[in-house]
Amino acid sequence: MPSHFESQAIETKWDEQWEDLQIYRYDPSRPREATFVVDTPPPTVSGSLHVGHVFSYTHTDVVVRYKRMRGMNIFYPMGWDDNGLPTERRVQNYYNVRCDLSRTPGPYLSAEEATATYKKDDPPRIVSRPNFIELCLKLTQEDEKAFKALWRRIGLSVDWKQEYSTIDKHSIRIAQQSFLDLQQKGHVYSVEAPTMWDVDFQTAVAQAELEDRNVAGNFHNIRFGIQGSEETFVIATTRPELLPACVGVAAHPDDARYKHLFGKKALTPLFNVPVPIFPTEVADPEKGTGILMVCTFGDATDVAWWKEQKLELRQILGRDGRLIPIQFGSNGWPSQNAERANALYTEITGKNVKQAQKLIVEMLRKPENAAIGSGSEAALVGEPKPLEHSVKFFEKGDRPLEFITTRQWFVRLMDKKEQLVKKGDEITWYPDHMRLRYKNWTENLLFDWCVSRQRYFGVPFPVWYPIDANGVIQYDKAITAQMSALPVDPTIDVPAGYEEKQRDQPNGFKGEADVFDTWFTSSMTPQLCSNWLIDDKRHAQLFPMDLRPQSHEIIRTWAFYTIAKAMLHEDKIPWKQVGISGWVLDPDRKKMSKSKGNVLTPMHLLDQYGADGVRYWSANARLGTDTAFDENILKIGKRLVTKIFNAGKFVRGLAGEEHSITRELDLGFLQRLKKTVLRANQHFENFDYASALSECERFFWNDFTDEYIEMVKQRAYNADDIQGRGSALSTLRFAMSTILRLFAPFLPYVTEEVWSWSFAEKTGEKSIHKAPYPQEKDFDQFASPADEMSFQAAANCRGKVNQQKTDQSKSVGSALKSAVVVCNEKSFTRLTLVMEDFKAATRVDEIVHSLDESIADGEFVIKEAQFQ
RNA sequence: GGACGGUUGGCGCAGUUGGUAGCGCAUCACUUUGACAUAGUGGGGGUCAGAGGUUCAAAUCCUCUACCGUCCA
Repeated sequence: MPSHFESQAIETKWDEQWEDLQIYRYDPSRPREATFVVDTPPPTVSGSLHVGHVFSYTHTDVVVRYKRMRGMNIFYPMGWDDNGLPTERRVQNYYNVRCDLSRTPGPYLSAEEATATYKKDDPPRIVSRPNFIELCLKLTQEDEKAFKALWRRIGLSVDWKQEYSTIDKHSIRIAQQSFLDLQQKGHVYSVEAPTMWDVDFQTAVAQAELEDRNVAGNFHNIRFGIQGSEETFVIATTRPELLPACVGVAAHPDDARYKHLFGKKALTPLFNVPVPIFPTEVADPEKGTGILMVCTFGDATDVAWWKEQKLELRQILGRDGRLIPIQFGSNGWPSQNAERANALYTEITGKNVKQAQKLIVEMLRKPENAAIGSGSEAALVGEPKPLEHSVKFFEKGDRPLEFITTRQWFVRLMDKKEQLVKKGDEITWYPDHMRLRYKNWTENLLFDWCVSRQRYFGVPFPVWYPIDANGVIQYDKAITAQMSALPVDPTIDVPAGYEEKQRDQPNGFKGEADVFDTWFTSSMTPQLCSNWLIDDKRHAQLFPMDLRPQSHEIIRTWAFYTIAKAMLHEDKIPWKQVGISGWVLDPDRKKMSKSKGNVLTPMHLLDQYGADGVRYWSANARLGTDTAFDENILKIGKRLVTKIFNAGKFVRGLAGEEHSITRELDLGFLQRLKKTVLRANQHFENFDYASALSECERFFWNDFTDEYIEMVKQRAYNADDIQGRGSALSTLRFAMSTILRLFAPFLPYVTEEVWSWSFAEKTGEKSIHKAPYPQEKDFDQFASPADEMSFQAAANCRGKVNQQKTDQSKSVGSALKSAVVVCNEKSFTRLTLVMEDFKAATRVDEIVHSLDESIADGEFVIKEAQFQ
């Protein structure tokens, strides 16, 4: 028997054995009712390992281990979410490469080749899309290894046979099936329309990926003219650089200052473009000057007015965020002084938004650039006024989003908000208030789900477009793949009825080059696991799942999209329950983030406190609660592990025959253990593993090691009292076995280790993790104690004796000739039931009772303690 | 601006259906007792953010205020 608990060696040993024994395998032959199905969050592997990972995944594992011990057949898979921007970014930096869509597939570019010439100043090496994807796959496989090692170290009881990645062939197939199914049901459409666009990543983004940020800006007051009039007015804008894209001017319909202008045409300064002036309820007369310009496109309201008023489309921003060349005086670009307009515009062509704004403001300062007929003063009125305003960003982006007109695929959700909220209500949320976040988000949806991304490392659309005889792409006649042909890559595969040589040719076809939003695939994790539309039997066995564990910041993405997909495909909920883990905050209660540099990695904690210690820390936090990182909790966890190990050693070291449990102290103690078992189970059924843990911990530390072991010790060693010792041994062994199993979901390593010393053989359960979780009925075999409170009475009275010893600076082990116990009749009767053990434990030879009915039940006073 | 969560001894937390506060850490004193000094024993320390209300009785229900945090505009 080892003398110390060597966590690292023991962790390695059991991790290997568990895998060998295959105790975490899902058994498809068992019925659905006996199966517990978990929709494990596939971590984004290109991120770094984080204590937050360990934290939330442990929450799930604790629940899973409980369910497994309750005899459930467990489906607990692990996926890797590897496609998408984080990986692309990481690959770009790691290998110093950039993807170029136009490059044809070349020979494989090895990591060595890509990095061999890497120096900071080197320009990035341009690689083809297939080669870029190769690199992404290569790197993510490395990352997955690191994650898997962590998961195994922390003891996640995952069935590694159910491993998947969101970019493997199977996942691509399921995601493409999803698209085809949505298309058949009429839930997707493609349209060329203003879309939120990140100019750095050059891709469309969805509402769920937006982030409002407060940024500094300036209010510019700019004087406009009026066509055929000397009258002028002043608009206020934060985006003067969009002046060339101005398509209208608007004010509140009741605004007396501007009422008479509705229906007339305004003239923009610099470019002298006539634009309609129209009324709109949305304009706030209090804000700025009360009248504003509408551009292509300053923000979402501009888009709304553009649609509603059927305004012109004057796109000046290109996909890279720079101003594209345009020709005033040409079709769609009217100007009353095209020559000057073009001269001015040429100066800002090719500039980015910031540069253009600076130049435009300079131009507006010059009186000669004012709108025709608006006098001889400069169009810029006063100086720009600094302000802080909220601007929409892509959550991973660095520059504000722009609305740019592009062709994108959308999933129609705006007409289904009510049904979506209903689905959310059908799911049980832990804690319940997280449901409100879902509801809140769903009710406030503004746009359909844009699922196209102009990226590379993602799942391709199973779509081609015909090209007519004139070489025009027929976007409205999309050719979709056959279900049976999936997965397909339209940039490589050829649609039915065409040949490869017709690619990008008149009368031929064009493959869709965009990929899905990563969430389009991630929202299918239940179906990825259940082999939806591939294996009906398995799907019926696993879908809907039982539990979705996740954190709260992705309720609007992962939870929302998964619920939406399950509804659109099968009008079902994807899981019955959602458990939301909180965040690990830094010790100052701030969110951990790379930019703040306060992110903790878990490996050194595992080395220092052991996997069980780290798991203890995790399991201490209840669902939904954010937890500030506190190393103290890890210490406590490690202490608990040591204590369990030592208690195990004690019980194992006792020799002798077991006998039936007859002694009052033993029966009273078991009564308390029974209550603990009952409560632990109740807490677990509510996913309140933290309360279950503290219940078990309290019992183990107080009732078992501090009280029961101390009081039964002498009898357990006493070879002269065969019956009494036998009763003690039976109790100790039963209790130890029960306690180990109570803790097993939390502390899988130490409990397995102690279990293996004798209980594995005794029970025939090779692993504690397949042994039954303790139940109330396990106690039916025992008689009830003569008095429910006898154990407690002995413990209380022993405390009073200890107090005497402490007061006199005696050791707890010091002996007394005699002591007077003052208490009421009832209390003394209780104490009498366990008197022998009490005297042995306190080492008092003679106890004299002094009756005092004024003392409350269960209370004791010790007098006249005579030390030997 | 809207919604949600929180505010309990120095720190971290628990307090089920309302009945005059618990736990761990830390702290102080004591003790090497045949599992454990990575331990044991005992002690000190809070009236539950503030105000008002309901009630015989509120940390626990209601209202308002303050502060912290998160989500959404």
